[in-house]
Amino acid sequence: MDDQLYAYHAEMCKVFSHPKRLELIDLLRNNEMSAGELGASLGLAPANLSQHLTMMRERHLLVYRKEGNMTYYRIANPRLLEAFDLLREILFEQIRQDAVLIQNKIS
Amino acid sequence: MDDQLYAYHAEMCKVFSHPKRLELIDLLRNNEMSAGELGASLGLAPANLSQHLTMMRERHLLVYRKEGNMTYYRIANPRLLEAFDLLREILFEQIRQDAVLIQNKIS
DNA sequence: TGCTATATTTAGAAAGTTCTCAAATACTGC
DNA sequence: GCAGTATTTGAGAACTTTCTAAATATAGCA
Repeated sequence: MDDQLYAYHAEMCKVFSHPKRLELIDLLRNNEMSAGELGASLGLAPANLSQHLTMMRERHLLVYRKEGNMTYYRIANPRLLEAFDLLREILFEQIRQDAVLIQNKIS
Repeated sequence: MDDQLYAYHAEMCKVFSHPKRLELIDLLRNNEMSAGELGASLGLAPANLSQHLTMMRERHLLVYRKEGNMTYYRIANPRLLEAFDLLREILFEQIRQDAVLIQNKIS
């Protein structure tokens, strides 16, 4: 049934529902980065970051390559960034609208 | 800081991270519907549905109007459906790719 | 008024997610 | 092989989300 599809769709969207994972996607916008670089930029403990990376990999939103000691991550599908940007655009529209409503209440 | 923006962005995305809320958005694609109609279609208990509706309202993704006994809900911003469809499209691409990988392993 | 239908709120239990710490793995250069 | 760096894994505590059941609110109608 369709239930399965909504379930997968929701699983994918969970990736977007944590601020540090969004910031991580933003960091990988144009470059690949190693786990260490990501951890330093995001201010996350290595173990915690690794857990975020693992779940994003499992959902096929990130891919990685190993080089020596290090693991380099990048965005699996550039359309992910389109979705990221569209959602952020919707958020900005809301913020603008809320600002207008507040203005009207004041004046 | 930007932290606040990522936090709001994540809050909005949480709406997409539950299968029944996705199904609900899909139901409201072209029509408004009452809480009762939504509950029947989704197979959710009234209280539970009402909680989902409340959080979607609070995040400004749904709006409602009251008519007599009933509350009618609709999508606040049609771009929400663009985002929904784009995310689903990314999911389909993944599923297609996974299918190819599995084919290659078998043959 | 009292009754029914619709919807919401509240409180608590159940389920799920996130974080921390310690331990394990895996590769590099000596 | 050993020490050092990078990353991952596993277990448990802390926190958040989701669900259920009971209580409350409101409209329409005899």
